[in-house]
Amino acid sequence: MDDRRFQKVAKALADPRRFEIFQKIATTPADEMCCGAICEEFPVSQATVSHHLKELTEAGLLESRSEGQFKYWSVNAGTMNEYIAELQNRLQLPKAKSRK
Amino acid sequence: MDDRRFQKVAKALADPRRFEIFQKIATTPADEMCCGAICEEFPVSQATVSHHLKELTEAGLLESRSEGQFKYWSVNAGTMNEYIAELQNRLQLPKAKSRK
DNA sequence: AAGGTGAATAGATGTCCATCAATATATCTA
DNA sequence: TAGATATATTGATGGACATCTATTCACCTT
Repeated sequence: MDDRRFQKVAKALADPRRFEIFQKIATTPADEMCCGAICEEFPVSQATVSHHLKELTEAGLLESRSEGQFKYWSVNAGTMNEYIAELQNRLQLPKAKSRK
Repeated sequence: MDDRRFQKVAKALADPRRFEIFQKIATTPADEMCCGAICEEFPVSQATVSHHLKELTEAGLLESRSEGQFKYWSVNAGTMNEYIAELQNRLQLPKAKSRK
């Protein structure tokens, strides 16, 4: 993972509302959500949600598929795993036992 | 890890210069660095370095010990591991194979 | 074709914060 | 005690960005 991507992911995760949106998509049973459904979950405008989805996508954390008028967003888990691995590598963290 | 701490860590890692400083401390052979030594590594003022050290400390990512005029900073690896575990938990990431 | 709905974009605004120079504080040394 | 060195703090500033409203774009339905 190159520097630019690494920093984009870090920034994308750093805004509280944006992380909440990401987490909501990550944990929704259907594994994907459309913009409208996300808007219902948070007290922010549709424009703001759309902006956050764009940032998360540019960071490689989200993917989308279009279906008619709708656009469905889902998590790209690979990027998150790469980011975590990159953190561990760059900081030379001894591999920690995973906690339950 | 509570929400406040989680967000503080995310923000602390999101600034490129601040992460570089953190990484430098994390990977220095002596496991600790003083402010002056860090200043020599980066083209920023001593005030800025001191500011970043404060932010990283408030996030729980750094610890320090004083020795005379000097203050030595080192990484609190526990916080980083907790942060990573928290990411995996909150996003329900399937445990990925660790890469070499 | 026309109206309706979902999402993206444009432009404006207020806030946060990285950065700096200057100063203060603390410790050491002569 | 006086100067020197190391770090912290203060106050100011410029830029980044989260957020909004308004508008545009895309697709659907009748």
